Amino acid sequence: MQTPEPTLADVAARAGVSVATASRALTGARPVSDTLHRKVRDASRELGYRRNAVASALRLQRTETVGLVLPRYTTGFLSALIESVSDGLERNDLSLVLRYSEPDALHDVGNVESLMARRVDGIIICPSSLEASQESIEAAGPVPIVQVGRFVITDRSDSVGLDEDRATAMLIAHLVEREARRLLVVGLDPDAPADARRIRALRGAAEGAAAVDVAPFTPAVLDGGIRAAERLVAAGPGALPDAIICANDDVAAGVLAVLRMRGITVPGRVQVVSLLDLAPGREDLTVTTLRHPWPEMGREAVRLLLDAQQRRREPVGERIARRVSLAPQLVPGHSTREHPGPAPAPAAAAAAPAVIPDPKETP
Amino acid sequence: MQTPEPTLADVAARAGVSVATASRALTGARPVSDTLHRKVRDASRELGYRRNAVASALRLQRTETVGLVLPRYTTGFLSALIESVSDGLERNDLSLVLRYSEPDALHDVGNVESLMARRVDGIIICPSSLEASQESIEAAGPVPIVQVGRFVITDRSDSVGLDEDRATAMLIAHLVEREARRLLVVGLDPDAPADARRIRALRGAAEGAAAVDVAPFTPAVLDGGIRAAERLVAAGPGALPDAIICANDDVAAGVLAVLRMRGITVPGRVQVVSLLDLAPGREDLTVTTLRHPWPEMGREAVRLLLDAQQRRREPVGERIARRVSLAPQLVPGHSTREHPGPAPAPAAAAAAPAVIPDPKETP
DNA sequence: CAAATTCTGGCAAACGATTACAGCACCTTG
DNA sequence: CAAGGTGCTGTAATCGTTTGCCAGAATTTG
Repeated sequence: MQTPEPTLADVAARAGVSVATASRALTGARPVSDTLHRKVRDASRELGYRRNAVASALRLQRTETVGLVLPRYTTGFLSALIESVSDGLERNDLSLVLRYSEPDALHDVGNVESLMARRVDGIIICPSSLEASQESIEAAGPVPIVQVGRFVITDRSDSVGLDEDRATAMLIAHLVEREARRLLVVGLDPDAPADARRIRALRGAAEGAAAVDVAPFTPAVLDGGIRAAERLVAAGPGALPDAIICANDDVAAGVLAVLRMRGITVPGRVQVVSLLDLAPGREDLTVTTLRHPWPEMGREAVRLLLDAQQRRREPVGERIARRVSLAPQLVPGHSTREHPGPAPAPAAAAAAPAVIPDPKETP
Repeated sequence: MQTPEPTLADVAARAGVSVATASRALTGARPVSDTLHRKVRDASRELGYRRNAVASALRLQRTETVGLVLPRYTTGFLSALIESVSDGLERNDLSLVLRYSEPDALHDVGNVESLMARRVDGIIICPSSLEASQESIEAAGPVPIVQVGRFVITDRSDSVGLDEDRATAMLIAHLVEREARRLLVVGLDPDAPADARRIRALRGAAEGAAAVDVAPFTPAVLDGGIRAAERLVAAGPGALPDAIICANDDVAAGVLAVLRMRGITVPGRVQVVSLLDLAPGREDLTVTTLRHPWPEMGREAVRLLLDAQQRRREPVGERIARRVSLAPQLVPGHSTREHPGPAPAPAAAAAAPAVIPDPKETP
């Protein structure tokens, strides 16, 4: 059955009409008499005709396709974003073409260029870095592009990002409610602008209620967490903070493993939290973490993109970039105390009481 | 700068040649004199010309595009597959268009149909179910399609899957080496064919060395693990097995949470393993798990697909479906004992000895 | 009944790149 | 110098759809 794919001309011939009529009958671009309409539909079905999206795109100058560019090094925590973007696009009969960038600004630009060559109708990009952001947006030229994620510049294109202030505030509140006064940050690099900003935000949120120290920088991976924790433990019991704030779940896992090995109880002696949930889909309750609202971010990105396409006809000059900030969700795990208030007696820690103490209001 | 995208005709005009020559100079389809070659390249650069992939695809009857169809309900553990497929395709200058299927056979077929309308050059599909598998392969007609994942039928198309026998054997060996004799399976449904097969495989691997019981079925999610574990604990200490085999990491997380709450030590009293790693990228060392080789599976899928494209010219009749089976990797976590052999004295469990006992050879 | 209007369907020209074919210039060789 | 190559370049057809324009039919209106 190596039959060549049937074309509109075949359908028209079978229905005894011209290709023009066949096209109009199938697309409904113009009213067609009822009998012909039926004849064409039947012929189309009988031949198993599928409209050639390529030819259509060429003629219409519209591919019904949106490009999504993501940084590759992410260990999969962006898949929720992919799914929600894909979902939003599908609802609007748009296809998704996906591209990963190596962590390197040029590659980001190259991906945008290549999508442009495919004549996508729009682009959603999670830039690998700030420089990448700038250049890739320019590469998109006239087609709408929206940025989503961490490195976004707000004056060139619409963007969706995290509400970092709310994020840090939530985390600090959670810890302060649980009597943590000495906090230690692990896995953030004070010399990196984005990390520095986050550290400032943490200090700001802790103002007066807790002290925020920063551990000597170790990379934000499992092993970095292990190294930082071992250095900490080696410094003696006095050096232990009340809580450790880790850059992400991997770092937290490393820290937890070391503490466990050294017999330091969590969350009894030290509490541990993570700033970034690496595997949003997974519910393992291990570490208290900030879950980024990836599904919502994807939805918003698609919404902004479609909206931007709507207004392409409008006067160009007055277009103003829109920025959407979303708050993360704090997912409590076993690495912070179950209820606000002072630490329960060590023995009772395993089987926590069912009585819930009044939470301290600390806005 | 709302300039319309330059076309090949513009480039030709600027270089003072015909479009034919311009095309040949840029694609290198046929030799072009050196001076013209340079002139065309320069003109192309000056105008910022980007070849229109749509027009090219129409003419060449080849879109340089591959479709990837995935089941949506997966909580992100397929992202490693996406990345490796994307990587493999990029090396061959192919684009990836991604589609998610709702867990519903028709949707799978619809996605393949829609990819066909886009005239993709090939399809990689992770079918949602066995029925989906059958129909969607037929929908692909003459374009090469390869299946990857769990539900594959082997006689219609090339496929990449897990080596289930090796998988279960590795897991059982790991447990038996660690003195587990009474094993309990949680989260598998004996009435579902695929699960039943897996249970049989476990029993077969345990033959003589351990007994495999199956807990009353609870869904393979966090809450299912919690419910199963509570029922187990309620049955009294005598009912506890030596090891619990969970359907996936979420189930294991639920089981661990309950055991921890009830003061049952892991891995001291009970060991816990998972059959399916839900978040391959993440390294949290919590539960001993089988990690599916998603990156390798993606690579293999791409390889099979490209290879199938190569041989499309060959006689059709003799094409024979190929099946690639890959073994998973056993990732040890804190939920099974660190070293093979009998359980260490409870006090020594925290700081395990650096001496490694001879592993028991149990092939 | 004629004229004006509406409706339907077909012809043919796009969309932008590739390529079979033909043509022209130049070089080699008898 | 002529015949036959060889090597570039240009003309035009082609891929499959959509759609502006036109012609004829059908319907309404004066």
